[in-house]
Amino acid sequence: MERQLRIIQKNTVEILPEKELIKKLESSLKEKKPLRVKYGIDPTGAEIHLGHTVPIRKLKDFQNLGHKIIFLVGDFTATIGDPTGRNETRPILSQKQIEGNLLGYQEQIGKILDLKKTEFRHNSEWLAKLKLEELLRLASNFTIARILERDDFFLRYKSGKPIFMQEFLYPLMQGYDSVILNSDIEVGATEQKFNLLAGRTLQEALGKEPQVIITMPILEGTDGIRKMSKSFHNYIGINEKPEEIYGKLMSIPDSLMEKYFHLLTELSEIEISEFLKIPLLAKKRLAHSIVKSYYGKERAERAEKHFETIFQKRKVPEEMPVLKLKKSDFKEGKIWIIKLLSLSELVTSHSDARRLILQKTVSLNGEIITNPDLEIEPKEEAILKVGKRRFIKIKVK
RNA sequence: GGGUAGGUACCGAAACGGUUAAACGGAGCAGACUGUAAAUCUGCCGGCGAUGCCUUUGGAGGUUCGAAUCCUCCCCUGCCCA
Repeated sequence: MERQLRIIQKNTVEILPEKELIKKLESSLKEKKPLRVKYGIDPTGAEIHLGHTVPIRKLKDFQNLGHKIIFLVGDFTATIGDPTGRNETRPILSQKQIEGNLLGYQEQIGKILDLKKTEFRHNSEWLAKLKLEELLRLASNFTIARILERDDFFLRYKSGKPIFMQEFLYPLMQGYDSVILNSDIEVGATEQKFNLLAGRTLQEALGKEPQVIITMPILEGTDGIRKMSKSFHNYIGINEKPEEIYGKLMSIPDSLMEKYFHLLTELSEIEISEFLKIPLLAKKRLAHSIVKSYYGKERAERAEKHFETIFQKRKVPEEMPVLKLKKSDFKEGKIWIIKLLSLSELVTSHSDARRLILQKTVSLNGEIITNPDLEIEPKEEAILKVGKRRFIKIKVK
């Protein structure tokens, strides 16, 4: 019991109310009945990133302690868009987009949780059938003033930004999920606090035992300022290539290292404080450790080597994508450098290619190209480099 | 429904008849530097085989030699009144 509590408390921001958690743990132990721990995700993006893994790792703790994880995919609510953490309305996703995003979720989550012991549910199962009458009954448990208490609503309201009715209903629906799922505990990031509490309100109103809520810290993204999110382009997806994950982790501000260690690795206090004495080493350990947890030791080592080769030694990596050129790509045996760059997808447009050439960042076999009108004679194999981290091997058929 | 203020590039935000692909900030990209893809400094940041051409300031029309800027209608948002 004491041990369970200590594990659960680690890294959390708040447990509300803690007394109820203790009570629930006690009766769970006595009756040998696992607690139902809910976690919901908005399938708006197909990728799980390290920010999501913070609460998911907490679920792992619960799973290890023998409790039941209920992983809720908010497919229905995603069609509405949770306003959390955004100061604007989220685009409404189509059912098709959501279905597309669902694919691959389990696979990614399986890297952390034991899927066999995890119950996956979709909230369209009950929300799609909810009658207006029932919705009204649920809505009568909240007042506008209370919903408006929510930080992001309040800020938006104050600054004159639109809030739509369906957004107002979001916490309600999330709370209703808890009613249906009979959750004992719901885990979420701190920004979810209001929604999590709505679950308590509704469970109580409908004569059920209210869930305990556990909030987890929000992980800042690679910019070190804003929370990790796809829309801020500061995220590290767990499905990204090991080299990418490693590199992105190396780019986080030093000040964030300690937090990342605590929230994303298994390393102990002592180990962490020891590592932090030497910043570069610490960051490499961090990157290595995280890559390893998703891809294994071998890939982590390869990613580390890749980083050292490119950024520390400034050399060309061993492996890189290959572009095969066909005869039809050539004109009189030659190919225009800008066309080549465009075919390689190392640039976003011809103008982009031209700019990069003029900035002297494009090289072919180590030779810097300065003339954007250059026509290249085909060789059998060549290495095209843009900037210091974009490479492609060119092969002529 | 009435009144009023607005809608500018990825985001925020100037310009309010012409020297404007549109100030400035952030994001992004590149370079220098560095233990680092950090910090800092510098350059770039609509498209096009390009000293020129094409498409852009919610949408559709119109006025004008010339429109993000003026007019008409429509769409969207804030606030106030009902």
